[in-house]
Amino acid sequence: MEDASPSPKWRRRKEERPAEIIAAAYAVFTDKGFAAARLDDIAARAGVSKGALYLYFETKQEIFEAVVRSAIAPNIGMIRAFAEAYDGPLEPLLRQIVSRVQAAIGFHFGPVIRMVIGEGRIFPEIARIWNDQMVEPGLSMLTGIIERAQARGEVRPGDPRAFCVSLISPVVAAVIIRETFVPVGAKPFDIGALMHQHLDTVLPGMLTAKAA
Amino acid sequence: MEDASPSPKWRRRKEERPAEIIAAAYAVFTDKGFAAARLDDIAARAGVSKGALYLYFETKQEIFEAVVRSAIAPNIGMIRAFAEAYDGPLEPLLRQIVSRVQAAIGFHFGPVIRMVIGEGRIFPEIARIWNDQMVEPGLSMLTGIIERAQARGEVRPGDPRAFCVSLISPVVAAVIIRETFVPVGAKPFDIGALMHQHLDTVLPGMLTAKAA
Amino acid sequence: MEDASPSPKWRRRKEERPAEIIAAAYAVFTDKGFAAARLDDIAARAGVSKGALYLYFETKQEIFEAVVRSAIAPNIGMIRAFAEAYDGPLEPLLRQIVSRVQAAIGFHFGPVIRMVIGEGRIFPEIARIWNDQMVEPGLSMLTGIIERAQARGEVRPGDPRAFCVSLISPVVAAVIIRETFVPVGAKPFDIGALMHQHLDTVLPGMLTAKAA
Amino acid sequence: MEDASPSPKWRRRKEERPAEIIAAAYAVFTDKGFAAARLDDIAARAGVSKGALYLYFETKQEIFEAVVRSAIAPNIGMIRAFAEAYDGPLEPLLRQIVSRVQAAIGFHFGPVIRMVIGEGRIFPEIARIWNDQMVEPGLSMLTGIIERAQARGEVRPGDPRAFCVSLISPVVAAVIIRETFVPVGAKPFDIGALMHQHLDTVLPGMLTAKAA
DNA sequence: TATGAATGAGACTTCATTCAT
DNA sequence: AATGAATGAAGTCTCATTCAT
Repeated sequence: MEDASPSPKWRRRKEERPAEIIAAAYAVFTDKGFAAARLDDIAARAGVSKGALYLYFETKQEIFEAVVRSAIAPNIGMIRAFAEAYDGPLEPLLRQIVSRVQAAIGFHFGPVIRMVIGEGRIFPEIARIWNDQMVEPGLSMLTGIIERAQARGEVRPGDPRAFCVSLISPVVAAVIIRETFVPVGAKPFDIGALMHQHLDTVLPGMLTAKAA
Repeated sequence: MEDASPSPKWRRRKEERPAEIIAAAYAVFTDKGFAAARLDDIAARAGVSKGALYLYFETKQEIFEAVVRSAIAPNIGMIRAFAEAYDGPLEPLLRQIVSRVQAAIGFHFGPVIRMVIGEGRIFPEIARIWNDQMVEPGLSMLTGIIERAQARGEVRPGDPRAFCVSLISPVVAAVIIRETFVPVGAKPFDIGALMHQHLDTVLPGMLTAKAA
Repeated sequence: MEDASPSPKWRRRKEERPAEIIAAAYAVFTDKGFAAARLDDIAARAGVSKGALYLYFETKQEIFEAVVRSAIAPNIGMIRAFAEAYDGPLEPLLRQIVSRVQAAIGFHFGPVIRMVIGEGRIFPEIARIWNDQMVEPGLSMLTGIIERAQARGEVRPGDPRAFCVSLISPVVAAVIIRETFVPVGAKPFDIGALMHQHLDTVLPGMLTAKAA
Repeated sequence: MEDASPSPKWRRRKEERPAEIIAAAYAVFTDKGFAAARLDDIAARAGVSKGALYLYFETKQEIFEAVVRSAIAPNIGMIRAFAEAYDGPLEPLLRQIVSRVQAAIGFHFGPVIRMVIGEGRIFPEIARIWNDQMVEPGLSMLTGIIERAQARGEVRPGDPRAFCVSLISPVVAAVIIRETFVPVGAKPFDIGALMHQHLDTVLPGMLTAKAA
């Protein structure tokens, strides 16, 4: 009977492993930060041996970078889509962008941003990737939309990049508060309501009469 | 007779040591982050032996906390001053507050904020201190000002805390960009100009006609 | 019908595998030494999987021993042939023996000798095999020839084993220099010319007038 | 009473440590070879903690190199002395040189030579050091002596470097046999007697009538 | 027979902390 | 008060060997 269900010690899962490892590493890295994260923990959480990590990644740092990249990939498409945005009325477009950013930040994103900020100094590669793939494209996309709107006379004169920051920065601030200070007692924000009021406050100062 | 001059020209005061160590630790911690910072480096930079650090601090973490606290102290007073702010015209007051925040962030502050965000998860004590002494008091102070202005009819209805975020968050975003992404190639912001335009954009949406 | 031709042009014979593995292992072991040689490399070079090595050998050490043995086999016969040497004139016989030793050292032998010297301490089995199958038989054979010549009055009195060393050792020294020091800049020897002059130098002191 | 002889956990021995570590490392490396030697063993044998090794050496390899160098240092002087040798009768000089080489090989030297041969391929630096500091200077010195003797007509014509090898190589061969094959059952040589007979055999073929 | 994914023990190296001096 | 040599625990990474496929 002992051979009825042999229950092998391990199973070959070449295809799934990397994603499983990244998921485990995401949990450990966001919880502990790069240095304090132990490969033992990542391996255990991924259900593999420590050695197995090295079948798929060369170093701890490479795992870390894979985690950061994994948070980027699903959002690149979103940015592209907006970059080629329709040229309909501006306000609803801006509101939609902001609400998407806010949604993205919801699950996976926030902790990764905290990591990028925290470890970006020691791992400039991480900061560079994030900048090149998220910050820069995002800002360019939004800047482009605003510039075109200015050309059409729907947005007041002014530095378009600064307008971007005026629009988006509350999301950044709210995420930082949520990720860093709420766990130690800060009163949480309702980011949705916050952004709603923010747009009501800021859009009148940005848009011309014509836009309305 | 090599000891002819019994008193060396300039003898280090033990009272000054902690400050010297904190200054050295500030440099190393902001450069490397907590984990990658080595006490050897801190000691060398402070011009003392490694053992001497333990005459003034119990652990590495305690030095780290001292560094973070040292960035708080000089700003607490500023917050207090504004908290008891005069009840003159609102706009200049807000502009002044924003410009002070922005100035504070200039030198010492930015790197420490990055550290707090980066290490706050592993060292909740750090996050708690920063929240209790900076974030919370700052927000309360500003919220108070806005609430009183609303009571006087100078600020439109709306969540005062959300108005705070609308006002202040670009400084936060700009600092993060400066500290994290500019070193890897992001185009720097002129934070002064950014905030100037931001206030021009946001204040019309916040203030009532009466305020003007 | 991609399988139209049922028998591949050339199918590897399992009988050939061990030899292929040994050849690959020879290359890797002589290049890296026992410890630094990786089974991955040996397998790759042999064109088989890592697991396949274990179908033919039990352990890494066993592969290593097979390599060392493989350098012995082809030379045992030569030793035997000389051991039963004709009893013609001594000098040409000695010259021939020396030139054979020198030839043997040419290709396969030198690197293996270096390995035996280098790893013999950790793997006494290796040293023992080499001693029992090469050194001892070789010395015995040569000693026997010299003893018989002494009995005939063709070689001066003296320890026959010492005479062997006097005759053969330059080959050893030259191989060590070639294998160890020439790669880092030592001037190479022409071993043939060296041995020629050596025999001219040493034989007069060994042989009696009668031998000539 | 417990404080009567406190018997401290450790003692400061900055000066002596490196030599102690090298001595311990010599024993372990010559016993096990580079790869199989464990820093744990070296530290234990040196009576220090593993971490202490790193106060004096940067890496395992550096310790290894220090061991090799430590075998060189005391012999460089000897080589120099002979290089500036008196120009008295040749034979006693050569006999003295050979006997010195043989003596040097006695204690410390033999095992190190085996290591250099064994590990020289992976650590070319080791081979280079040994070649540049021992082999090359030694050969040059001896070659010089022989060339001058040839100029005086005391040594027959012939490649002086080949004469060196004829003279010295039995020492090399004997050491290899002693270090590698005697431990597994080879009959040991009396190196002194061997060299005595060797010189009697080889010198007649080297020296001219005039030299005698 | 053959593969190569997976294991797991073990080694080097680092560094906060201690303690003899 | 001050030093810096010494400790020792811990973590990353390697690789011979095993075993599911």
